[in-house]
Amino acid sequence: MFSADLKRGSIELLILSVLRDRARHGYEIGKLLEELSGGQLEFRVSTLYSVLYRMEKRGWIKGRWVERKGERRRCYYTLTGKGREVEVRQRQEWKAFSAMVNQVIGVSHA
Amino acid sequence: MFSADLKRGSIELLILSVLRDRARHGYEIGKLLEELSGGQLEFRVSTLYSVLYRMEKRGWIKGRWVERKGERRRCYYTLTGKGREVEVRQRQEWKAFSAMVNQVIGVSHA
DNA sequence: GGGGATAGTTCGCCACGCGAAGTATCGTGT
DNA sequence: ACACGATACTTCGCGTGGCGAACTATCCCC
Repeated sequence: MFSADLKRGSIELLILSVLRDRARHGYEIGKLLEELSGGQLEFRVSTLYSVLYRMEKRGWIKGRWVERKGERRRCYYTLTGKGREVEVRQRQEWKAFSAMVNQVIGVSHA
Repeated sequence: MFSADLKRGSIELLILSVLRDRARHGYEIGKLLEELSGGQLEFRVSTLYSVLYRMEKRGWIKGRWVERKGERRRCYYTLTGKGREVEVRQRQEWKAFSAMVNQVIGVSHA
């Protein structure tokens, strides 16, 4: 398990990333992230949903309720145009940031 | 400038890293991090000092006041044994975390 | 029909980066 | 002599946001 502070900086980007290819509902996003990380990454449902609400409020994603017989009700989220822009920007920021941190913690500062 | 949420997860590790080689005072740490990151990384003084106080309270670092004529008073921090352990652990966690994020955001999830 | 997985909601706590304002000392320019 | 900027540190309060806890509800399997 990673620290909350570490996860804080990238949960939005992680969600935006798994929504790039297709619509997914909240529970699915949580399970998928856990699976993609080999079980290393777990988010509480309260965390996950509050992030999704926030992102929808900001216009990055759009939720659509789907109710079918024989299935539980689910809210499927898709990226908006703005969401795609944010995904690109946050991905670039992440790359630059992680490279910078690796640089700073990797070298000797004598 | 990187987002506060992004920085939140690694400021402790960054500080521990620049203290690996020798003792440094707060102001110096701030300037050094800014310099090492090519100006990309800036922390407010209030942020920096509150992190230092927290880390000292946890026993990761130890501050020592130095007052010399012709110089301002400075508090030089050095890593404790525990601090060295934390530095190693956080560095490993960071490596695993950043690799995981790069993995998740880099692949297609179709 | 009981239990576990699925699916989502709401509430309040608390850690922490940050902005703002303050104190104080030193070097430099004019 | 004085102003000004850089240096060096302190304190306070705000807002953000992940998390724990508790809840509702449906579906499948034994």
